[in-house]
Amino acid sequence: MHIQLPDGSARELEAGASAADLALAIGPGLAKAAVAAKINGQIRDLSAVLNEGDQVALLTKKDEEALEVLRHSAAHLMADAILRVFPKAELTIGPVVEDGFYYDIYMKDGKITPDDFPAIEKEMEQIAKASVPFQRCVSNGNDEIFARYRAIDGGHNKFKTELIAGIQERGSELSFYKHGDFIDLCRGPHVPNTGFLKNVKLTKVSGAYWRADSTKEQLVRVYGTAFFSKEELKDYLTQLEEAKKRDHRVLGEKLDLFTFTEDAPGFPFFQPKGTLLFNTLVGYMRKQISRRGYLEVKTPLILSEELWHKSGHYQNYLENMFFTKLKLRDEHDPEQVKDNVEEDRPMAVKPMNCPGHCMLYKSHPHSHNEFPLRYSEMGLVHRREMSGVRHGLFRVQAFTQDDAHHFCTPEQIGSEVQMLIDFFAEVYAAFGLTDVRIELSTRPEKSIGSDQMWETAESSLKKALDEKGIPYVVNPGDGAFYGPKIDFHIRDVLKRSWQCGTIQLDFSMPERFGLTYVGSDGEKHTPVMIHRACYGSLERFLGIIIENFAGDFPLWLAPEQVVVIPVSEKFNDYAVSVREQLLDAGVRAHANLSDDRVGYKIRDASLKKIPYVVVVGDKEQASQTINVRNRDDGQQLETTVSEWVGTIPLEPPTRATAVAAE
RNA sequence: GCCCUCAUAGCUCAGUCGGUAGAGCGCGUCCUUGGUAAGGACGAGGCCACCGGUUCAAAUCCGGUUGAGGGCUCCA
Repeated sequence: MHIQLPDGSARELEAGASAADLALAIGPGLAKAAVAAKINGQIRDLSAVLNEGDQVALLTKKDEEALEVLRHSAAHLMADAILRVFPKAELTIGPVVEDGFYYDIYMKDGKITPDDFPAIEKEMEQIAKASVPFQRCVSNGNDEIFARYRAIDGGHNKFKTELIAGIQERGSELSFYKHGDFIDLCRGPHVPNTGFLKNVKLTKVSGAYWRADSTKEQLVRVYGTAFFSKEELKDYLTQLEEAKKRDHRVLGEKLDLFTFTEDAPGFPFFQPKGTLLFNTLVGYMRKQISRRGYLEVKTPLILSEELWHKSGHYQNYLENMFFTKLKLRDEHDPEQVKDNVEEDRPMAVKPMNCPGHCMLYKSHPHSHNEFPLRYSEMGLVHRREMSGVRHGLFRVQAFTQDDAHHFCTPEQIGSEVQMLIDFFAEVYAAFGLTDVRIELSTRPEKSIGSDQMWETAESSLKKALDEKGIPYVVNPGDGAFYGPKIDFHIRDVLKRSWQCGTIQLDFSMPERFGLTYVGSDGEKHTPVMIHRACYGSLERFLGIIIENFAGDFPLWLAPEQVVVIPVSEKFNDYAVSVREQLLDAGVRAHANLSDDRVGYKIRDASLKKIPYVVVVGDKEQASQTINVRNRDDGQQLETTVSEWVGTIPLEPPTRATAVAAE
């Protein structure tokens, strides 16, 4: 039998030989190192039997794909161990995820907590030590292997029943993997034996719903990770520790950027430095939008409830909106307060800016000659979030959107969307954000508008993306209730993905609000509305860049750019005058006149991640110069204020410099 | 909303068997006046998140509430 290898060479094997036999034929070293095989592009067990002409690549621990196989096997190992510790547990599914694997387990009465990890890990260790082989078996759903599979966790596991029914409905094969006495429904592949699974660690436990449906049973999800070597496992764990130090909540505290209080959960309070940073983001965006012909507007925070009925938000997001309630003192007893029902016209705090922009649009007649008309607003919106979803600056209950609405003709959609894609790319590049994932989300179940409208909207977004030739993924059913959207997702330091930018097409709100424009034909038409935000939420974006820069902001973003340190009290006056010169040159500078020593002040500036330290003493005062110390490399430079400020990058990167830096 | 974990000084954290609190950093005052990552002394800070229970006695044990952390679900 003729087998093709990846390097172009071929091997002759006897009929019926497996991938493991191939490895052995190539060499004993490879036979030992092989984890799985890629046969004609498909990852299979090493025990898989080969056929004439197969293309075979043997996977060893160096291959990314082999790590997934290892982790999948580790999930089986963990399920086995959990059944040993908790005989009443019922198994469901256990897939591989980005950094490891998990297994969802139904615990009828009882729970699994991190306190149970040592016991489970001990069982896992023992099974790994025994080096039991993983064996694949196929069942007809009514044989011994099937019976043993059902029996392993009590025989009445309804989740297994559901899984099997699903597989049989699809007409797929029922395949199982067994190691020792443990059997699990599984497509495979797996490592040859449990001996590969010595570097496994349980990481966390959480709740999850069966079939990801919150109306269904709550399962216990136990997470773990696995590596081929002890070192890799250790490296991963230290990496995780390092990542936690970059967490924007940790840095927000350390760098004194923002804070939270129990009295306002999910409502960030920005400290002076955080406010500076926030305002720098706003300033940068204002430049971007004015260059692109946007018109900045301001609309009220509170609008009548009626308006939200009209927009459709009330029906769709009632639970997530804040409403006002007027109060009244009792005439005779001022201590008694009751709701002022008579005069209370129901009002709601805006969760979005679009109805406000529609009101502005409506206040004038419009012509196609004004189009595309782009209203923008740094709009503060409030959204009541379910408990358990708030997360630092990433998920708050009040946030500022760099929001805008483009009113245009249907013909202008393509060019508007393409302009936006370029626009957003430029902004993300300016902040050094390279890992941006683009998603196209289509019509959800809960939606308004006609089929035809949705079809047109979805295809025009898709067309714009395709014409740009940028990679994206489609998220079926994930669109807004009024239209499909393109989302820009950025990952945090713990690799969690957050939506930042968004471009949403909307044919229905203009209609609901009766918006019109006069076309070239002299007739009235309904405009198309494009909702868009680039940062998305200023708060969230701020969190993202804090983590991206690990708090070491580039000069133009740094809330404190320079601290001036006199060598001793004698030079305080000179330090103050240097600071003033810097302020005049547009540099955010402070002078540290405390009686601490220079070394201490340098350390302090360094911990605050201030980009430059200027030290002045006898020498500098005499020659009217400054000594500049760079945060990044500690290099010192003897210069004058006027000369130095011309050389430092006080301005954000432009399109050209951002592209060059990439 | 759901599952698990957690809550002690501004911050990071100790606090043993239940006997009403401790460190470092920071902060204040004083001494020190110094050349590139921590000079020294003294001092002020706590209703141990909140509400209830058990107990002679609760930071400590038990319930609940609120908030936070990790996930799930959700995210216009």
